Amino acid sequence: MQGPKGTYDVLPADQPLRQTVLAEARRIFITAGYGRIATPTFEDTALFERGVGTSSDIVRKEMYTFTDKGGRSLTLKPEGTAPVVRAYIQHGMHKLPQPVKLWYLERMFRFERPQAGRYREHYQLGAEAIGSGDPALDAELIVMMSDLYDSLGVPDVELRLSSMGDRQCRPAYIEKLSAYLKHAIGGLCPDCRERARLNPLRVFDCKNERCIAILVDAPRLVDNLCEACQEHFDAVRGFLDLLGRPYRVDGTLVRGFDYYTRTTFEYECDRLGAQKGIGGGGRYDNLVEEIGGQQAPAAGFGTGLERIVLALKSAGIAPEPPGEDVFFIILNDEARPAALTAMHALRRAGITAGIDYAGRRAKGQMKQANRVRAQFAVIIGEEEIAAGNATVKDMISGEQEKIGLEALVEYLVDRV
RNA sequence: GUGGAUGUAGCUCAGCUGGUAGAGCUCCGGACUGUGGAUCCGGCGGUCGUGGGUUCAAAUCCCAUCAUCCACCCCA
Repeated sequence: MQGPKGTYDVLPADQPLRQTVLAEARRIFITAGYGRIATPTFEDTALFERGVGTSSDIVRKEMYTFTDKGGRSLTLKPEGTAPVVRAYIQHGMHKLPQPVKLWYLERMFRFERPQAGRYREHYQLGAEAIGSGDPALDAELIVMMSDLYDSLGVPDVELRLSSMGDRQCRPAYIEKLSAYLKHAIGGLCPDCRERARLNPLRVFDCKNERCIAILVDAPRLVDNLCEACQEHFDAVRGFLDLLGRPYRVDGTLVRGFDYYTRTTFEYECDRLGAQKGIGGGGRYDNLVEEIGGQQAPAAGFGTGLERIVLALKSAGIAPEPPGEDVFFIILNDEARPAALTAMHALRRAGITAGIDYAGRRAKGQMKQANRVRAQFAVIIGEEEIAAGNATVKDMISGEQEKIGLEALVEYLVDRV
């Protein structure tokens, strides 16, 4: 037996790195005033069809959709934003002081072929700020991400920034791009011809050199923004400059969801194999309305836990797992009651303590104490029982001294 | 969904042109009758992914299948 394709187990040895990432993320979300939200693992399929958009690949071919016994069509969530927006609407959060700032750590599900840094079930850390169109909010989200990567030491991270325009300027631009593509269609790869028809912006994702060459001269959305979008974009850039966060304006940046408007951004890291994206997001000023709420501008981001972990591993970052404070070594059966009593008393006092359950000899028990990286080994044998004490060995210096059994817990609590 | 690579002990892998399996690490033990991290020695541990086929004989050759990894589409 093995786990389903594209899933993985998080083993104890994997925890120190993961916990480091989660603790940093939590700290950054909290200091920025974001409150945690948890949404269901599955939602009505219609939520994603309306939110993410039926033209997106995620909705077209990557959703885990099933029918429950009540005949409802449900879907394991493939992304985090639509569920958060649904919760915002459902709980009347538009009546709270705006913007409402939320963060989450959730499992996401997408039916894709697994690959380096890509799973069918993965974890995303994300934040959404709903109810404000202020460009400084876009900058806040972008800065939170860079703070996270910086504080963790994620190597070689680069920020790409663009704007998707809005209902005002995007349609006109798409027409302009389509005209250009129609003109150049003969030189494009089959994939791009398909893209030109379905979702012209996607041609900028193509890795084919001939396509890239043709697209060098294609019109870019960032160069065709309406006045309001241009102003917003300039303001976001101004804030990033003010805060000293480097970025590269990249008119070829296209994100996978249909709901983005104005600002979009993506952090890339070279250490992840072919999947360079480590996190991304943007503004989605129409989504709340599209899902059925009152119009409310909003922005957010998501970042992949597995990809952060992969990048950190590539940089050799490996936090030490916590060791035990005390390990008991008993040399005969008579010593067990005293050792067990002391061990449980220590645990109640908050000290990490362990004992052998594998019937090892004295030497094996010492090895075990060493393996769990115990600070102290407490040895109890015939001599100690007779004298009513225990031998406490400092595992680093190797020094040992006898301590009366009744004073043992206090002695260790003081020293650990 | 498409393409490529790989599947031998818990882990990392060796096993040439077919003769029914080996190393290192880990684990347990011994050298050191009650004391760890070094060294040496020993032991535990495998239906060689699975199912067929060829052959006197298959981990090795052939076919199928499953799984893993990498890449594409797309995405965190």
